[in-house]
Amino acid sequence: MSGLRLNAAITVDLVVLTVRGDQLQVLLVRRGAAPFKGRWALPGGFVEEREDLATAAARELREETGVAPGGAHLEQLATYGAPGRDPRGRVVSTAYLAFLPDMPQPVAGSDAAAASWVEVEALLGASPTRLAFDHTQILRDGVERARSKLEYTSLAAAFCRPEFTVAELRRIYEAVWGTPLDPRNFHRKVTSAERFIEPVGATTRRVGGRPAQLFRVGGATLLTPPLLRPDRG
Amino acid sequence: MSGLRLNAAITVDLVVLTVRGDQLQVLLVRRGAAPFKGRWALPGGFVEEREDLATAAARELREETGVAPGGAHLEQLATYGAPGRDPRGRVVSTAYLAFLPDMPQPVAGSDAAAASWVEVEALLGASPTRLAFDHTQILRDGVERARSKLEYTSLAAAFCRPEFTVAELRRIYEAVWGTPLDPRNFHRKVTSAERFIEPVGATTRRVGGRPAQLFRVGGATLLTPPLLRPDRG
DNA sequence: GGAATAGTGTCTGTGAGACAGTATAGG
DNA sequence: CCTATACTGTCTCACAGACACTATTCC
Repeated sequence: MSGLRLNAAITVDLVVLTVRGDQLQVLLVRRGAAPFKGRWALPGGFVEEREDLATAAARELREETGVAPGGAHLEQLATYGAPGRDPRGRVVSTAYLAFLPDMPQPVAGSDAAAASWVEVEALLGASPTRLAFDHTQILRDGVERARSKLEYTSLAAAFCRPEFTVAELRRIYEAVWGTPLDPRNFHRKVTSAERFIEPVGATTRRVGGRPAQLFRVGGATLLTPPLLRPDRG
Repeated sequence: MSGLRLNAAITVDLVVLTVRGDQLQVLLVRRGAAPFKGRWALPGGFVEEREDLATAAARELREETGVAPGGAHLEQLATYGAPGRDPRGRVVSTAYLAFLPDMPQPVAGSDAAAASWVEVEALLGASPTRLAFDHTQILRDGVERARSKLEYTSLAAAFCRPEFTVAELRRIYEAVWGTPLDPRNFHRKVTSAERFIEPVGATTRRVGGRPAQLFRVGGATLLTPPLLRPDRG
C-alpha cells in the first residue's frame, strides 16, 4: 500500500472564449445547487480517476459545447487553491482556456439547460455581475492570457472558422483587445507575417463592396514579428 | 458535513533558477527515499491544510534556500497531474518558478544535506541527467517561461543583487538565453527603456578597465519596447 | 604607453502608424 | 453615378543590428 494522504479534491474549470457579433464572450453555466446556487459560474467538474488534467478539460469542453477534442484550442491557464475558495472544503481547481469559433447554434450538445454565452465586458467592466467562487478572477486571468497570446502567436485564427477573411480576423483582434485597428495596416501585417495565414484562392460573396479573399491558417504557431497592442505604454 | 470526496494529494514543486558563473543553474535535491531514491529532483512538498498554494511554495523556498518571502521573484508555472506521474498514487503538483540572485554561500539555511545547484544545460542538453518523476519536463517548461519572461518584463533584474551593473544584467540575459549579445546595443536599450533600471550614482571598483555605473531596478514591470531574443525565426 | 572594460555616436534596413489612392462589388 | 468594402502604395518616425570611436581605470 501507499502512505499517500489525499488532501484535496481536484477539479478543472473552463474559460471558453468566443467572438460573437464583435463581442468577446465567455461560456457560463448557472449553478443548480449550493454553494452559490443560481449564480453564474465557469463550467467545470471533478477530475476522474486515472484521468489526466488536460483530458478532463477536453471532456468538460465536449460535454458543454459538443466540440470534439482537437476542434478547439485548449491550454492550461493556472491553478487556484486558496483554502477558502470553496466552502465545502479543500478544492484545488486547474483552469483551462479554450478558444472557439462562433458556433452556428449556441452551446450545441450541452447537457446543462442553463448554459449561455455572456459578454465578457459585463463581467469584468465597471459594474460587474459577480460569478461563483473565485471565477471572476479566473476569467480575468484567462482574458488577459488571451489578449497577450494574440500578440505573439497565431492563435487568433482559432476564433475563426476554417476559412476566413482578413477583416474577420481583424474583428477577432478588435473584440479581444477592445481596440479598433487600422484595416489597411492590419492587412499588410498579417499577410506579410511568415506562414500566419495562406490564401485559399476563393473569395466571399458580399452584399456590397469588393469580395474578400479567403484564407486558412498557415503552419506558423509563433507570430514573427509580433503584433503588439496599441496602448500598453 | 460536506459530501466532498478528496481524490488527490496536492503538492508544490519549485523550479529555482539562478545565474552563477555565467551559467543558468537550478536548485535540485537528491531524493533520500523511494520512489526514485538517490535520483535528483526538484525541491517540493505537500501543501498543508489551510495553506494557499503560493504560501506553500514560499515556505518550501525558504526551507530550501533560507530566502525570505519577498526576497525573490516567485510565480506559478503550471500544474502537472498525469495519472501515472507518481507511483504512490494520484499526486497533482503545482510547479512554481523562482528567480534568485547568485547567493554568497550555496543553499544557505537548507535543511537538505543533499541540495545543490546544477547547470541547466547538463539536464536539458544533448545527454541529459534524468530527474525523478516528470521533473525534467517541469524544468523544461520553467526554463522556457524564464526565457520568454526576460523578453517582455523587467524580471532579469530579479537574478541580480540590489545594485548591479549593465554588464552583469547582460550576462543574465546571455546565460538564460544561451546567446551572446552586443554589449553596446544592450547598454543603449536597457538604459533607454522606460523605468527599467535607474542609476544609483556610484560606480564599481574594477581590477582593470573603466569603472561601471551601478543601477537598481526602476518601477517598471513590463519592458517597453520588449527585448526580443536574436534567433526565434 | 598598452590592455581591459564602459559607454557614445552613426549608419542602414525594417517595420509601425498614418493616410491617399485604386479595385471591385451592389444599388 | 454613389456607396461600401477590399486592397496597395507612400511617407515618416522609431528602433534593431552592426560597428567605429571615445572614456576611464589598472598595469
